[in-house]
Amino acid sequence: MLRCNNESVTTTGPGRPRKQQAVRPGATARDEILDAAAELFTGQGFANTSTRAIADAVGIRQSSLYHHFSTKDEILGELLGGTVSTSLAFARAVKDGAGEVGELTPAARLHAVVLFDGSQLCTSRWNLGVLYHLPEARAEIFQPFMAARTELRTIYGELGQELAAVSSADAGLGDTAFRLVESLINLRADGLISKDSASTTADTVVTLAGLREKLPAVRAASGELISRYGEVNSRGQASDSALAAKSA
Amino acid sequence: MLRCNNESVTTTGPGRPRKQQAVRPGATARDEILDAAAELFTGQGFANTSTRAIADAVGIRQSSLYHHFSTKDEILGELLGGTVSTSLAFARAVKDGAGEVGELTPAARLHAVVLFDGSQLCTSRWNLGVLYHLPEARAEIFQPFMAARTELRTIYGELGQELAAVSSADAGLGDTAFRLVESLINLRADGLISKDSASTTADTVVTLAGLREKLPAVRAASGELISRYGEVNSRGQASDSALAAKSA
DNA sequence: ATTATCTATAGATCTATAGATAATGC
DNA sequence: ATTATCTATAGATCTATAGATAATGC
Repeated sequence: MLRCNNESVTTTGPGRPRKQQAVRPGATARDEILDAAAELFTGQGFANTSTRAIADAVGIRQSSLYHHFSTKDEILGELLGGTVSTSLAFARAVKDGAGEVGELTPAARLHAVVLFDGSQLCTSRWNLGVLYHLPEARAEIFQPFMAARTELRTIYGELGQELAAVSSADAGLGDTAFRLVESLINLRADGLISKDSASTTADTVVTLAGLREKLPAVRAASGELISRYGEVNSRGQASDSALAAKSA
Repeated sequence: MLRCNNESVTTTGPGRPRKQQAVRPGATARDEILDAAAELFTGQGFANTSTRAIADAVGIRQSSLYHHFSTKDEILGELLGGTVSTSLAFARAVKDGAGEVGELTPAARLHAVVLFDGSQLCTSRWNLGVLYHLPEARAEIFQPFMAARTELRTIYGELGQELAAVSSADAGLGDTAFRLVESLINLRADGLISKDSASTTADTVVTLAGLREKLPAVRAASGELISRYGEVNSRGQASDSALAAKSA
């Protein structure tokens, strides 16, 4: 396993030192800014968060932000991009993966995607899913991000149809699953997430397909898929969620 | 049926006349402002909508808004208040109503509430449900509104437990139903609402309870409840939705 | 020389208030 | 007199830029 250098770097590096010392997690100033922005954007919205507030939360001056990002929009874009990519990569892998688990494969696939995606939404450091709902996210500039989200929705739909073909579910199952997963964002915003919200959501989808009594087997096959496709990713962000999902 | 005077009043009334003539629906200037604000707040968010933009959409000067509302927050409060109240009133009526339909009553009750509430969200002139997701709605001032929404969620939970007691559903059915209904807001924001989104959502909930084969009877009993409790309301706003729901 | 910070500020908002004006109706 | 609009503006932001300053590393 690749291991990136994470031990708190107190060697100051080039550039003028900060007056105030930072308390934010993050290897680089850029990461600190993204973390602060994530907290503030998800908590108060984009338009209500001034660049000054972000800078204060990081411990730098407002104008210093512009050394790392050229506009406030760019910060939001960075955060938006990070959210879907992991789940989309997993969903693609599951969809394209060879199906060898047998009769329950379609159920296990949808279960796995719901569980993985749902766990991401429930356990990420900040409730980044709410960024989808920000009116600013609809802007033209964020089109690539929205397209990724649409692709994820499409995969849900396809997996749902696969499953409907071999169960009592109707063809809209995948869309319903997508809706249920997204509603985890609202639950979390309302402080109503419990440890197993993601896994009960995945189970609900299986119930909808009329496969409730086969749930143990489906869960097992789903866990198999998650450990197969859910480990590797671009920034190591998902691995934790994947592990959490497996232990649940 | 009480009939309020709605024919377009061109008799100018007291007060200085507007320079620009309004094209906004609404009996009074106040209603025009609320309609414009609803469009703009749901489309671009609260913080991104200036009082000037609202005034422009109405055809008055920015400062003239303050003759009708003392702050911008007050406009949002008015809109928020209007959204839940109708569905909450219906849900209360259904919950407290005498159960005479027989064995399927619990299923019909939950079905009716989902269908009524969902139809409201799908067919209202503007997608007012997105106001829930605005970060500004979490402010202290809007506590009464959020409490109403919490009460509605609680009734969903209770109806779900009623139903779970006489079906194969688990105790969380009501919460799942609430989540599915709220996801209609997102569907609508993404332009994915179809004519029967609300009714298929209600059917999905019945399926989750394992009563899929009894769906026709449940639908009939649900329609009965809607025509009994869904007609009368404070401002006539729901009647249309109730009718739409019945015809579906 | 390069990098990352700083101070200072221009220019563009945006909300809410003060007070004038033009209608109606008693 | 009352009502609903208007003009004008104060005071508070907020984003992004210009240019100075203090560290590192070649």
